[in-house]
Amino acid sequence: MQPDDLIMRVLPRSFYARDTVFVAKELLGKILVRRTSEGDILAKIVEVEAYRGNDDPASHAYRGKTPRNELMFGKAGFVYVYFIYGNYYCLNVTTEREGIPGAVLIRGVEVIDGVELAHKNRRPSSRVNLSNGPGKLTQALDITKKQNGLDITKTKELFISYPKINENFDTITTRRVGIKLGSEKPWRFYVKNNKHVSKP
DNA sequence: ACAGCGATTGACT
DNA sequence: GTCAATCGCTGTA
Repeated sequence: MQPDDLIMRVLPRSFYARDTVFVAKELLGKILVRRTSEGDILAKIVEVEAYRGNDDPASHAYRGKTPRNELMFGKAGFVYVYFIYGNYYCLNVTTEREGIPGAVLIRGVEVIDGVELAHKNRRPSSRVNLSNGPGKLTQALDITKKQNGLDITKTKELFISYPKINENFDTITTRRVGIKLGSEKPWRFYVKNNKHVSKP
């Protein structure tokens, strides 16, 4: 890490407190930072999905507030981690104004610093298998339920910042992956031609 | 109290 | 391409 890398412009709460689908798209290209006692991992967000409320049958928030999904109904800019298939954690960030449910699922990242630590955390079969999926990237970045409920605009252990240099990229829009109801909605976005996307 | 299942992954044909 | 693993959450009772 160069000293310059420590000066990062963290996304403010106002970034997240907007329409979930818009926020999802805007998160592409931003830098997810994981800071642990073992070291830091920096990863570019390359694939996301938007999940909303009662207009979205695929969303955890579709049937109203429950103990698991209550963060989706709270303030924007909080970490929502859920456990799935008895094995994996999925990382989301909450969106919309307080009281309106919404979250963005991070489905793929490109690790740009701390690659060695990320490999140690997950031990992938290959470099491309390190973080090209929602369950994979949480393993690589050591994200579990312990991070559930963190304020992603304030915590030092997990936050998202603007990239130092904005690179141009094309955004591909598709249907969301792995759901039944609501699969017709075009709410998945990824960086065109990036290798660290779960499904092209 | 409990049956059913999931915003996934890895192993295998 | 198919399919099992695995367990916390949710809906129903």
